[in-house]
Amino acid sequence: MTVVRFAPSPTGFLHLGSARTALFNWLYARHTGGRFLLRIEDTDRARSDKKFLEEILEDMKWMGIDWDGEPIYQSQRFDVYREKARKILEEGKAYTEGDAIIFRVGEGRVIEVDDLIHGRITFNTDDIKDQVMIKSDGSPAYNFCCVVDDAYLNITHIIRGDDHISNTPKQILFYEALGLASPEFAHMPLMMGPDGAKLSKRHGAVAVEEYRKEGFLPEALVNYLLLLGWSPGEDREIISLDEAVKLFEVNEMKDVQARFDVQKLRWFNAEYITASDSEKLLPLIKEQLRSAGLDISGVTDGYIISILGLYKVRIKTLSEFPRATDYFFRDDFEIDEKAVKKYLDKEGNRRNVGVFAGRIETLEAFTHEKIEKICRGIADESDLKAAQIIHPTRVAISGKTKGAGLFEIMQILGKEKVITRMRASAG
RNA sequence: GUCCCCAUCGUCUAGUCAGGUCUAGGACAACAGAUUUUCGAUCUGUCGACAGGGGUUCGAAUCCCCUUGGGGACGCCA
Repeated sequence: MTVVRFAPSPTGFLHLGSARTALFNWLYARHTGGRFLLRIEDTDRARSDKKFLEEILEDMKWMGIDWDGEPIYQSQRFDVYREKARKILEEGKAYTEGDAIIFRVGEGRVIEVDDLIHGRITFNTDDIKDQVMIKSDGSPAYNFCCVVDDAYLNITHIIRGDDHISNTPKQILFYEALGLASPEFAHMPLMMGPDGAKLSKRHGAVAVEEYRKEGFLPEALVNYLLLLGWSPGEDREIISLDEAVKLFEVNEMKDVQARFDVQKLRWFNAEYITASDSEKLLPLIKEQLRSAGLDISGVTDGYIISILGLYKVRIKTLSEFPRATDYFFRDDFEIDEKAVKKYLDKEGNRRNVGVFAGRIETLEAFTHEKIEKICRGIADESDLKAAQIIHPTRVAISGKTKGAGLFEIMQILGKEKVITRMRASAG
């Protein structure tokens, strides 16, 4: 059975790159019906924090990545590492330097790895220094405890980033010293920033958490990450996790680095937002509204949902919603002064708004169809273009030049508010 | 510096393993037009790539070599 693992170290948030590694490991496990394990690499006691771990696990769950069994913690296995190292020392394959135990690498040996993604990779031990197994303070060195644990967990496939390629021969040497067979290796090319350099904070957000807060849907993030290094074929772009589980094969992964492109991520997000039920989006949108400082205590879910119906198609992230719809939630909404100049302060336009307000006041059923009929009627009678009424009215009630269809907006906002705002601008 | 990985439109990619069906397909972005009460969405279209040089072959984006370019690793970090 296939057994893979994801081994985060809880010294910070979940990086997009790590999330991608976790995702592909998970995908492979689920595809093969194997197991996906978690190992917490907290050997650096000083920098490790439970807070980070909790956040990492939560982000994984958010993305739809679950794991099998309980995670194991390296900090609880120091005795095992020391014992294994001591054994290797006793066999004469290592030496001590102070309290440290160091593995003797030797010279002139060629080590070949048949990487599942890259194919054969060859190393020479001449290029590898002796390796620390146990540090002077008694804690294990990464490459050593990694091997001890992967063997302990019966890991069959190690799927990780290209930055670990050079660790591979060192680890293979440890497998040999321990009398164990090496697992399969699959090194996936790293995800780079837009400029081709290592993806870091200077490129913008790199934490899964930040994207979540920005209002990216997990399906969108996952779908985007999926297509960075792998392709389901047939020019398919939108693919669900379930479908990906069926189709994914590690050896189909590209051996070329890919650059992270927010634009495309945003496109995916817009696609998923548009396709989502407004009811499903509701709690997320409420969160966005609240954190934008809008008071939504007085409005119903139905009210927000109907606004969502209008704006879902025109936002790329959920965080764009409050900015676009502030006028639905407050009367002191932001007013675009240029829009006022351009539409309201035009010859006769304020009067048009006033006339329009007067006519709809008598309306019993305040529906967008009825409102539109009246608007067009006024335009016909007065030999105006409907736009000469529509644009200034939009500015009057929303303070903006852009937004959803005016008549739908008016219907949702309600007669009272609409007329108050129109009169205020009618002059 | 040494070792390793990689090289198709600006970006993600299909095609590369099994060379001809590729005057290189799709998507994002950009631009233009259509539609529309604005924005957006949508539809249509435009721009746009096999890094360079040698081979091998009847034939190379696909195989080999070199150059160039990018990336990674060389920690008692993980």
